[in-house]
Amino acid sequence: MSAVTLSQVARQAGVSLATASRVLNGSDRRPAEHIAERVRDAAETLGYVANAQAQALARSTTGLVGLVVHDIADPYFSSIAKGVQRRARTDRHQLLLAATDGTDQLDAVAAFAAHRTDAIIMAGSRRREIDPRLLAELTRYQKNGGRVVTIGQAWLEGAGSVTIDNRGAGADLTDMLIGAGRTRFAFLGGPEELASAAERRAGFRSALERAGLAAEAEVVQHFNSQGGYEAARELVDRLGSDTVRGLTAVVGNDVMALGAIAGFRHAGLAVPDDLWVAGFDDIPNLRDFSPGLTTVRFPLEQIGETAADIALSQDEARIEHVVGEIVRRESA
Amino acid sequence: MSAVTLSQVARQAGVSLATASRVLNGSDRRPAEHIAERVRDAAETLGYVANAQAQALARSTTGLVGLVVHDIADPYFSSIAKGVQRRARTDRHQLLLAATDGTDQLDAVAAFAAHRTDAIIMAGSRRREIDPRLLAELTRYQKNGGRVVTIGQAWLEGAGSVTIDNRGAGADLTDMLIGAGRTRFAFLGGPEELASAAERRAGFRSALERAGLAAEAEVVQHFNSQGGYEAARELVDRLGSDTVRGLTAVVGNDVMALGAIAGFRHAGLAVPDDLWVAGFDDIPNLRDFSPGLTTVRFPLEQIGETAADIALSQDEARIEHVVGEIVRRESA
DNA sequence: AATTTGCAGGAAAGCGCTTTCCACTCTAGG
DNA sequence: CCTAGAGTGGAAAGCGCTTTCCTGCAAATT
Repeated sequence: MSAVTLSQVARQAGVSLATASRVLNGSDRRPAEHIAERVRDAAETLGYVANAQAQALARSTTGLVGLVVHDIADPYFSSIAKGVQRRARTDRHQLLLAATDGTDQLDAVAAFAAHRTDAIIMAGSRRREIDPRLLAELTRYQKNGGRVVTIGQAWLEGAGSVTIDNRGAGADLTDMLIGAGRTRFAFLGGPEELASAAERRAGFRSALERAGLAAEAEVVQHFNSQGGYEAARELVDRLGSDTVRGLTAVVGNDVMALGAIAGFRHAGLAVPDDLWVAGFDDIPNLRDFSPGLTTVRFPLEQIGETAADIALSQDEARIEHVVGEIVRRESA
Repeated sequence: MSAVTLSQVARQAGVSLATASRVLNGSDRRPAEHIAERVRDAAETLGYVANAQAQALARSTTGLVGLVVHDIADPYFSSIAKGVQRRARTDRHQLLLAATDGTDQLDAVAAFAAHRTDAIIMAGSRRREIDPRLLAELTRYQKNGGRVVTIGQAWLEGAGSVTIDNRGAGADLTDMLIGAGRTRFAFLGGPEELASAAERRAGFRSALERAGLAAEAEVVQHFNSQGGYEAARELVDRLGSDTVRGLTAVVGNDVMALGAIAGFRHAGLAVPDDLWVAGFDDIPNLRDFSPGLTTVRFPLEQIGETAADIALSQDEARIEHVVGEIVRRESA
């Protein structure tokens, strides 16, 4: 990675390093136009590309923002990533992406800290119990002047956040379904140690309780499509096909819900003819599904944009709250 | 972004900068264990995090790999990104991601070049006519020692590549369908200036020609779900519902195909009862769809991994060829 | 015992920039 | 006509590391 350096450009243009820097890489001091032109010409003919690493070192700011997700192939996260990327670009920032599979968030954060990203956005579903080492790492990062933004809940002191009303979403969705006359419910969800999963379920439960109802089953599975599929099969196994008929399955997220619908289908149960299914998030690929999935929409791309906006803003770390919006379709 | 520096650690440990560096940040020279321990202790208590920018400058290698995609929210690209990320991590490399919306690939490459990424992987669907400035930028990048890997076709001299047999996929899929007795075909595809779209279509045409058949229609739309939807509607508008019945629609990619199925459904046509649809790629979210989409599978994550592998390898730039595999499901 | 060898840690020279001073010229003001 | 002030370009000091030498010492060799 050797390349043309600024001093080569300066020499070619017959000016000092300082002048060349001022002309090429922005400064409040603008050298005289006839000089500037010489420098630009030299840069052009030599093919100069500023070394961002060196600039970062000298300026002590990198123009990098780090995004930590669970799984970039999950539409939930890739939608958020799209929003983050878009916002970052308008600030001429580059996106450093880490997909952690949920385990090695610590490594990812450490790497970002090492790269001195200007901000870190944590979109990976937070665990109920946060790894104290992760907390320590992030806190140190903040102490050194880095900005942290968490998506989901505001679980880090001093960090910005886009909080997502998971509990409310769970409750509202369930209320709506109860209002539509449903009385028999099951919940298919992700592992309890994921905060978002737990909260959605808590909302579900509270709505049921308020209506004097109780869930006929709650099953826990992986937070992905395969998990949804398994969850549906498990439900049928446990309750029997006949009992499952007429049930309203509230499923932890859309990705799982789609898997669950497939699972029910393979068990010979059709949605919405035999039972109903509703999800959360309104991921973009829902648009092609039939039956249309009833869900609680969260504007994922926009959430990403907002997170990036908070991350890149110079002001104090903001916290923005996002409330879901029920989207009623055919599935429930 | 001020933080503990190596010289602070060195001072605290009572050793020289050189020694501290050797202990902490890897070197072929291992200082004595009792010294190393002192250094590690000092680093630990001070909370030292190496500055990757400074290391990059000194080592002239950044541990960064850049990935350029069209749209990170498209499952095709996010699957590839997942593979790239996985492979990059095993080499302790970080992923710099740029989503270009197809237009500003040049900006992305320039930014990566500025950040001195060790490699650039171009996964953005290549245009038929490559912007000469993009070519120049990439060539310069290569000249400076950067490795470029293109996904799709090997369109850059000296670059590595994971080439995808789009033409073969188009032909094989069509051959298979002809072999299954289909005679009436339509092609719904992306814009002709996208190389992959053009090649798939070319394969489709040649297979038809070989069988003495001709497409009843070819429609061009955006290379996304919405485009697929529109394409289906357009086809029905142009040919009329009755003519569309019994057609086999080969669709440029899975994302479009799913959109097309939705489009047909909204036009009152069911797949596979009224007509058939087949796609390309075997994107992961296909697993939840019903009817199962017949498609040509390309192992997207693995393609990403291979691309990263070529990118990070020290040897000469390899070119790996990937041939699709037909996956027959209910839709065609 | 005298020499070589081998290896340790340290000094210092970069890596490619930005930015603070500094010396200088030119204009405006008295 | 002299001086303060404004503005210009340049020298040089970092930014935080890595790595090449260099020096010094102990062990190995004759």
